[in-house]
Amino acid sequence: MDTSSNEFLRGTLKTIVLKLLAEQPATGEAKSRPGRMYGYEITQAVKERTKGEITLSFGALYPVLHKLEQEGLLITETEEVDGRLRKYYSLTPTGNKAAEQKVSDFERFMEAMRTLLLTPPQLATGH
Amino acid sequence: MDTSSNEFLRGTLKTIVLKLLAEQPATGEAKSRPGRMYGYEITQAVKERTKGEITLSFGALYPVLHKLEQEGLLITETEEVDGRLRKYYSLTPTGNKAAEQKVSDFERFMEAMRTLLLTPPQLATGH
DNA sequence: AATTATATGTAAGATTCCGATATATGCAAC
DNA sequence: GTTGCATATATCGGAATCTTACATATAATT
Repeated sequence: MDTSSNEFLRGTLKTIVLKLLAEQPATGEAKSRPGRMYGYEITQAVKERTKGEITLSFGALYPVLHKLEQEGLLITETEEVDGRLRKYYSLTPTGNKAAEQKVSDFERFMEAMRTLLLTPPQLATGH
Repeated sequence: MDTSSNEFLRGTLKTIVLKLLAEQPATGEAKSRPGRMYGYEITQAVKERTKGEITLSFGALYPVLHKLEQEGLLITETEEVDGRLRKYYSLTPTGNKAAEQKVSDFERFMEAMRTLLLTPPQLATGH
């Protein structure tokens, strides 16, 4: 019964990941790198912030992360935490720009969708 | 160099088509069926109303139209106009409900995306 | 005569995503 | 003490979706 959501998710996954990383500004403390997140953390953050409306599957997330890394938008640091390996992802400068670009692209797209889906038909008369 | 848009279009095509047909309420005149549109007309309408921001390709549109027809959401009427065959699509009652459902699903999705992409990271204590 | 706009459609291929599966640790319950 | 759950990363097969290019055809314009 996963309601809708996943259907529209197509094409927005990269944007979500990039934006999440972009808005993690050095959580203070001893962490030197800004915007570090690991895969599992990303899925949890998305689930929590959207109140379960959007859920990222691992089968979709990890390939995207790997691809973004290949494209030079992310860099990884593997650390051992509690005896387990954890892989942190953070944005490169290029990735940061890509994040901003993607978000603004998506805003434009949403605006266009609004004119399609939420415009009453009578406004279509342009004279 | 296709400017963004198309990237996010994934998964929204059906919604767009259903909504366009749903909001065409018997354009008056002699037309008996409400919401009749043909494929080419749909692409033009989307292009015009989004000022070129969103462009549907025929290779994507026609398969979607055929599938929606198979699913019983659309019915077709083929007529000859100016010596050419033209295929009109209109919503069935089921298709009408599907249109409303899809649009409201998409609104929920957009709301979720807003909380992800447009939420200021003020929680991160900007000391 | 050639091009553009109109009009519908198919086929090959790439991309993207989901679900299942595999592996492995820490912890709480029982 | 082992079963199950949360944490954690990752791959694979398959399905769905979209793009590009192609095929066909008429009417109007140049």
